[in-house]
Amino acid sequence: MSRELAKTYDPKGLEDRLYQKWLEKKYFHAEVDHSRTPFTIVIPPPNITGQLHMGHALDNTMQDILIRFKRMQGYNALWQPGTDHASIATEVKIIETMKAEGIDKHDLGREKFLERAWAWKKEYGGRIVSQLKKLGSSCDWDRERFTMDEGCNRAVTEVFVKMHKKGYIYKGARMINWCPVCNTSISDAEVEYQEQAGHLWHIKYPVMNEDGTPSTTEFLTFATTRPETMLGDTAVAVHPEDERYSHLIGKSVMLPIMNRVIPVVTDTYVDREFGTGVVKITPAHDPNDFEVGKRHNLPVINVMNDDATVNENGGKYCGMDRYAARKAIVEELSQQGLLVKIEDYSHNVGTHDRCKTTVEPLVKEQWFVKMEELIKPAVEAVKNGDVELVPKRLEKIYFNWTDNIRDWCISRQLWWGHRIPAYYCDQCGETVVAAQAPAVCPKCGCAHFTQDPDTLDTWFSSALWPFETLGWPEQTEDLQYFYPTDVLVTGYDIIFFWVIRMIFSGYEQMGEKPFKTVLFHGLVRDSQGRKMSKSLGNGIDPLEIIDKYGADALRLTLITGNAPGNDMRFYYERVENSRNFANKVWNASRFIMMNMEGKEVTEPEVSGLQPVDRWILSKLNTLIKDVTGNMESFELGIAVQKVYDFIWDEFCDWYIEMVKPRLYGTGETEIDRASQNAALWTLRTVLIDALKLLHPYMPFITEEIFCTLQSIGGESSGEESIVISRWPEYTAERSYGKEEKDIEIIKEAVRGIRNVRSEMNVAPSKKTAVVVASDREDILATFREGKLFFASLAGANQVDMLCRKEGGAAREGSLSGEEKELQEAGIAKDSVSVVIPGATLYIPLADLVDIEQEIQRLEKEQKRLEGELTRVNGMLSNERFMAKAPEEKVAQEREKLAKYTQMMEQVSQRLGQLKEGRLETV
RNA sequence: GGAAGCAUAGCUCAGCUGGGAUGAGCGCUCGCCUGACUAGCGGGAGGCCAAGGGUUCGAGCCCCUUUGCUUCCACCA
Repeated sequence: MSRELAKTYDPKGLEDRLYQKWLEKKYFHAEVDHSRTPFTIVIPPPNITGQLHMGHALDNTMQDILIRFKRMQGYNALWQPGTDHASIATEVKIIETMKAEGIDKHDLGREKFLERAWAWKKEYGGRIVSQLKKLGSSCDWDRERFTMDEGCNRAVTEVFVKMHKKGYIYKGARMINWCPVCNTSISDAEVEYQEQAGHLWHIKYPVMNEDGTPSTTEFLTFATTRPETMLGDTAVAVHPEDERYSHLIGKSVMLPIMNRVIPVVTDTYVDREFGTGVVKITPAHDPNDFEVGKRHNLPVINVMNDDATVNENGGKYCGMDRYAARKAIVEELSQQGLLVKIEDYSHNVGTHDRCKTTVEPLVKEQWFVKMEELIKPAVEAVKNGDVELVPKRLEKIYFNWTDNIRDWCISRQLWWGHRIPAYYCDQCGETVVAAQAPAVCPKCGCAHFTQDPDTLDTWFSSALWPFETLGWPEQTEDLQYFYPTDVLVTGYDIIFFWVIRMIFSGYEQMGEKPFKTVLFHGLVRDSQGRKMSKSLGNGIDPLEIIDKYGADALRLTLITGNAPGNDMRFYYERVENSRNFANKVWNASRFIMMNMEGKEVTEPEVSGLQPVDRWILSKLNTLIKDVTGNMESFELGIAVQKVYDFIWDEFCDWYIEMVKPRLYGTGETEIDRASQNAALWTLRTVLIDALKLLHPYMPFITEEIFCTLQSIGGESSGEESIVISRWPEYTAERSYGKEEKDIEIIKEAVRGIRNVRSEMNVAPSKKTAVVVASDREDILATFREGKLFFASLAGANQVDMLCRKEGGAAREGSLSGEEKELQEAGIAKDSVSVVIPGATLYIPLADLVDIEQEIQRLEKEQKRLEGELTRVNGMLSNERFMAKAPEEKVAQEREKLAKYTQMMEQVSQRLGQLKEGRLETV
């Protein structure tokens, strides 16, 4: 079946059609196969509430590039997909929609609420998946998982029970971060500190007299940013060596409003330099105060309800919101004359990263993961390179967190999530942690239990993702074969939430790292460098971009012009450029196929290839080597940039143009036909390999062209899809150094000619021609000497080619129509012939360059060469350099020296001639 | 208070372990509808690589200092 490409590139329809085909053919499906090496990536599971945003697009593009690359290289490539239940994010969303209907979560009840949640999951969980497909993600969808599916539930329970048994999970009353809006505890990682303008209230408490009455003259003054917490004060602290207060040690002060007598304690935690050197201690509402309280056995008085209103411990302020209470308390203190002053003060306030509410530090009973032991292998792994972070500098951030690790609060007062497998005896209160509710209480024999109402932090299950998705806790074949995974691709913003937790979980549960490399990317920002956010309304919807420009264009845009781990800005202009590139590829392919139509293209002997053919093949060969190398070291942007340059610049702008005359030839003679065949074969060969190199980045367009190409021009490679085609390999035989150099000289010459022509503003006339010498060496010498700079190339971009014999007589049968025309037009007699096998330039002798200009140019060149020679000579005559530089390098430099010396001679000679007024014409 | 990153063409950014800045895209400018492509072709202008020191035969790249911007971490009331 021979198909034709549409006249213009239009990604619409095409992309969906091809993706459908890939799914049907099961190209993305991976099975255990011990004859092949696995390559595994697990997807960072997107939230079921999520809509595809630019961050996802970037993240998944990178993964897809890697997995497609490895698949083509012959690895058994598995990209394991799935979604995350995202407990708090989802629960908040559902509550919002319920609110719109006037329904309250607690009125509905847990069971009904969960029903709604599952319905939500069913409705929206698939949305993000279909969006990932739009992007071209080659995930093995047959293996799609969900963090709350049966297998993951089992994994979570298993881990919880196991770690509890080991003492790594415990329940305890500790200082936690409480979100009064979401009504749940949150972990340290979820607290975001924000600089906020506030006040520093200077307050004084009366010192107690010996007789038990508060003094009216002696006070202890201190400053606080949160006066309302005074309701829970249980001490006042000073530094033990602070002489200003040494006489008060052991005494007490009267807590106003509450009329409670509290002690003055000493603690080195107090900074003598700050404020008055006195701190009020509220163990229940400040992490530091909590620690101080523990050291001094102070009572912990919680004065706050879960919704951040004052509770019954707050006396008359009971029921008041924390901020209202603050105002009222300041007012009352002021009336009592205990308010010294109010200062403006800017300080960091902890907020909940999801709802931005100011978190309330509270002492509560929660479940925790003890981190001290667990974190050790995770630290060691990164230190010894077992797990590699790319870019490396992120290790610092990693270690900063691990070095200061604190126990992980994992219980959440939410309903949507994995319920904690802890059961409390209704009778004696005994706690049993087990996969299932026990039949009878081991302590009192009671048969009635109540399960802990709390659920687990959503990251608890995500931490198990790399192995739970492969079947753990079962010892499946998949697990043994695909684990540990190879690369994890993610943003640096979730290094604490996820990456670290996966690493220690992998070592703890599997005894093995979860992945070998973590490839980080940055944030996608808007064109002004701002974070894309809903509130700013500056988000760019990737789906809109895909709709307008195609997924290929979006992918290319996201992957180029950016170094690993750096943030990037998103510009529409860059997407347009990517789309234009796609169009370029499309049209070049169309051109090639047009010329191949109806012809049997056969592989020529190497000798049948012309120098330009060998040149582009050699260039391609180098490209294959470079691109493969870059991709293997995760330099994705650099790799594709090289492919881009090769296709657009070398292949389209040079090779195709150089080869056109051969294609347009009549094909009357054997020589012409052979030449044409060689050109066509080269065109097709280079195109196919270039498409393959491009495929991981632009899967759709490359597949479409690849498949069409298979049906045209005779022999096909037998590969049915580029998705599963073989990645091109570098072969030493296809490296043609000589041709590369020769063609570069010709290119340089042509550029020079165009340059001159443009500067002289020569009227375009594509029929003008000049030929300068008679054989290959001669013409190359001519180019090297720069003689061609004395003429300009008429015609536009084409570098036309003819073959001529020495003395200007055309080789039999090789005169093209154009050349005949030239002769007839009498142009040839004003020209000199050049033969470059495969290339002839037409240069009108009439267009001579200004000699002064040429002298200037040469002088500049001379100066440049002088500089070069100094540099190279400096290196080669340097003992230290010669001692430690690799041989290859030295050889390279020697070569340069020879080249520059030769060039220098020529330039000097030429310059001398010009200055003497010789050689104005060729 | 710690730590990291950035500072290269008008704009946004690449430049891998130190060895010629023919850097990329966009923009600007001049000329072209050349038988694939105006989503195109050809030419051009535009950079003392933030400042100052140092190491080196040689520094955009390594070291130190300074300035400006960004980000992360941290319990200073």
